[in-house]
Formats: sequence, structure tokens, C-alpha cells
Amino acid sequence: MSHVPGMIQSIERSSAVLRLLAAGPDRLRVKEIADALGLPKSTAHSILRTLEHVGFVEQDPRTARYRLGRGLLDLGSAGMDANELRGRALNWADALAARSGEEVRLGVLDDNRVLVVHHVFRPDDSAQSLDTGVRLPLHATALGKVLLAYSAPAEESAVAAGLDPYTRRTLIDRRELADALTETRTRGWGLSVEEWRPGVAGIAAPVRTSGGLVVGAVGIAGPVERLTDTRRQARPALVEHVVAAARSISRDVAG
Amino acid sequence: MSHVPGMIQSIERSSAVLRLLAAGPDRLRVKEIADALGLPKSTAHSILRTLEHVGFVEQDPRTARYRLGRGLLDLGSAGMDANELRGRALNWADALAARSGEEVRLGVLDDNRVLVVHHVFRPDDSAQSLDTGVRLPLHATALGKVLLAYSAPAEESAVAAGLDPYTRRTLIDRRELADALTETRTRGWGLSVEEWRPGVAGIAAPVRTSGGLVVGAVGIAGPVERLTDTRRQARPALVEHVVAAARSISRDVAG
DNA sequence: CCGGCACGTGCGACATTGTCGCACGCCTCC
DNA sequence: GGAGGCGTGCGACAATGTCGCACGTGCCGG
Repeated sequence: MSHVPGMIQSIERSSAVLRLLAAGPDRLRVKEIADALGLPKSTAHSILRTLEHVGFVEQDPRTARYRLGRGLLDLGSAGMDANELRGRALNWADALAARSGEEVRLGVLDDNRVLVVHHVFRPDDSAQSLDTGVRLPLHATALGKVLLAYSAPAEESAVAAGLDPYTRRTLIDRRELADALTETRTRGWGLSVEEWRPGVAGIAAPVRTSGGLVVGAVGIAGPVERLTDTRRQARPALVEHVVAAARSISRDVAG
Repeated sequence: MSHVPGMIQSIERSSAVLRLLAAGPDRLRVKEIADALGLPKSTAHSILRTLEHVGFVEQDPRTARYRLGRGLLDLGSAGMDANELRGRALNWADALAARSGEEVRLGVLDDNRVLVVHHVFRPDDSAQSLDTGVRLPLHATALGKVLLAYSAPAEESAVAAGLDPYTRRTLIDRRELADALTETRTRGWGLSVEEWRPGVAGIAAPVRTSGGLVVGAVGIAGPVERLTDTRRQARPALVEHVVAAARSISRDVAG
């Protein structure tokens, strides 16, 4: 790759190595990397050795091939700032509120809680309190269930912290919660019916980066009778609105 | 941090910078980073400039503070190797073949193609060819649609490379494909009916890491009349088997 | 079973490269 | 309106990364 003055060459090369390893599912040999980047073997090896030392790549002991390391996994999630997410979701959240007729919340995972980073009031009602900055329980809200469904560590942490009952419908058994999260994962959206506050239901869907990583959740909340039918099932039209909004925000986030 | 002989200093320092940015949710100033790592301002700035150039960090135009960039988000995906995925999927793939009565394939994204990393024959029939290692088209197979649905870059790349028609049902229009992928994303599984080979249909579902990242797809393939009903809709029982198998593999991968 | 090849790895010398000191301009807070 | 702090850019030095070469090993073919 071309050398750009003022840029640190070894860092540019490291980036190229990481991208190369990320491009294909296969592990790569030193020679393959060196050839692909037009570098001498020694140089490529020196870079790989350092990247391995800092945990960005790992080497298979058997085949001696290199692949990306676990150290990168932790970095990705922090890449999306809450404020940034909020900025990109503003318009879509408003549109969702207008289409669904319910209040909209955008949440991110934050220390065993859902941190509400954005809140849009229900269009027809002005007597509501602004929830931005509030922290909601993970296991009892639709937003929280979505966030838990795509983060195994968060699920463990939440279970370990204890599943507090807020209503008689709150899921307090770890198996019931696990099943609910599996269902959430499978269908792609989350539901909570009177598990947090009596008479209130929520529908939420995940916001993803271009790589598929879940960085937040967006959802609506409102009276049970408006969000669900007589069998306590989510109304399909509302689900579609929520999922579509989440998809739009995801597309925006992906750039 | 201490200098280790044989390691490239600037890469070690870059790693420290990235970790520092990942540690806190706040954006950091050049001076804060420099002080935390014991570096001169100029040096820290030079590293930051390069990291920004390669997309690993971004600078807020207003506050001039730095945060992690989008380039890192997509790197986590390749942490899962194809062979590793194959190893974890072996038993589940066999079970899926037994339950569905159809042949099973496990595929990963590889350079505008689906790379088949595992293949289980249909239980009742021995006259089949082993597909492991074969590459299938992305836009015309159920496996490929699932992989495309969760990778925007791959979709762009596939469209750019041209949507070759294999049968008269192959999706060759980019809008039709986009709609199909949206549908795939929404319902959580993919379908292909005579889009690749006449008389053959496929049903596939995504395999995810604990973070929700899609690293592969598993699916069944077989005669149209066995996989779909008279309206060319996938048979729910088979879909359930495929989705369940994908979920099991995902759980295995996550652990 | 043995020879040859190709690969990963390590070392050392060179000079290219990153580092660091310094100074400029801008913004913010006294 | 002044002063301090910050981000940024430049340039010289030498410390640093780079590259050529060679060793040992594992694999494949004869």
C-alpha cells in the first residue's frame, strides 16, 4: 500500500494485516500475508509477532497460521458511542412515534441496566416525563430483552445479579428468561407484557452495525390493550413498524 | 508501557491507545492519552493521526476529542475460523439431516461466494457428491441469502460483481434481491426455490457468535415438492428444524 | 526411507522511520 | 483583554523498524 507522509508506516501496515485477516474466514500463513501486502517475510512476521503480543491476532499452534484475536472483540462494542447512536436515531425515532402512535425509547447496555439514551413522547399526549438518562431493568423490558438476547456475557451478569420481580408477570426464573431470549433472537424482536409495570407493554428490536453487532435497541411502549391483542400477542403492524425503524437506524449507523 | 525487545514499539503504543479509548465511554483528548501513556503530545498525536487515517479512531470535529472508529467494528467477525465452526457444527448437522431427511450444508462467506465447509448427505440416498470446499453463488442460494442479509459490504460487493442468472427464477434485480434480504433478516431464515438449480429448494438460517455476529449459515436442500407446499412456501416444520439447528450451533460456538 | 523444497523463525546491519522538542494559532476561562 | 492550555505541524536527530540472509523443521515426492 502507498506510503502517506506523516503517517506511521508500521501502523498502516498493521491495519492492512488486520483487514486481511478479517476479510476471509480462513487463517493465513505468514507468506500469504507478506505476498498480499508486498512485504518481506521478516517484516510481516515482525508485525504479526507484535500483534499477537498485544492480543489482536492469535496463532494456531498446530498449523502456525494466524487469525484475529479476542482482544479485538472488546474494542468493537465500544466503538459506537451512545451520543452518536442517539444522533443517528433521532429522525427515525420521531417517525416511529408518529407511525405507531406510542412513545419511543432508544436504549443501550450499561452495567446490568438499559440506559435510555433517547425518548420520544407519545404524539397525542403531553403529560409524560422525559426518560432520557433513566436506567431500566434488563430482564423485564422489551428493550432489555433484546440487548440481553445478543450478549451472552450480559445475560450471565444479569442472572448473577438476581432477577428482581416487579410484577407477577416478571420473568424471575433463569430458564424462562433464557427461553424468552432464544425466542427474541429467533424472531428478531422482543416483547414485554406487564413484566415491568402493570398495564404497560413494550415491543423492541435490535440496532446493528454493518457487521451485525448489536449496539442498541429501539422500541415502543404503551397500554397493553393497544400493543397486544386479546391473546397477549404483539400486534403485527406495530412489530413491523418497530423492526423497520430499527433497520433504518442500523442502516444509518452502518454509514 | 514497557518496551519489549523484538516488538514494534509503535504498534504496542497503538494498542495501548485503542484500549484506553475502549476503556471509558468518554472521548479522550490528545493530552489525556499522552499523559496516561507517558508519551509526548506529538507522539500521541502522530499515532492518533495514523489510527484515524486507517479508520480505527475518529475525531469529533467540534470537541477535537478522539473515540474509537467504525473500522474496528467489523474486525471481530473473523475471530471464528471456518474449521472451528465446522468442528462445532458436526453433530448438529448430522441431527438436522436425520430430522429433516434432507442433505445439510454449512457455509461461510468467502470472496463473493458461499464456501461450503461441511456437507452431510441425505440419509436415504447414497448417490451424492461431497460438496465440502465447493463455492456456491450468494444471491441464488438460501445459504448465500442468509450470509448476505447480515453483511452489507458483501451485498454491495455481490451486486457490483453482477447477479448472474442460473434459472429463470434467479433474482437478478438488485431491488428484488434487497427486498428478499430484508425479508430474510426480518423472519430470521432464508429461502431459495429453484433460483440456483431447477427442481431444487433450500432453507437456511444464520449461525451467530455470542455477540450476535453472523459467522456462517446452515441449511438443507432438496426437491421443491418436499421443502415447499403448493404455494411455494417453505414448510414450517422444516424451517423450525433448520432454525433450531442453527440456534444449537450458535450456542455451541458462543460457549 | 531419504532427499529436496518451502515455510516459520531469528539475527544483525543499515538507513529509513518514528520520535520528540519546539513553536504557532486557536479557544476558553479568568 | 490577557494568559494559560490545547491541538497541530515542522524539522533534526538517532533510535527504531526494515530487510536480507540463514537456520531448523515439517511436508511432500521420489
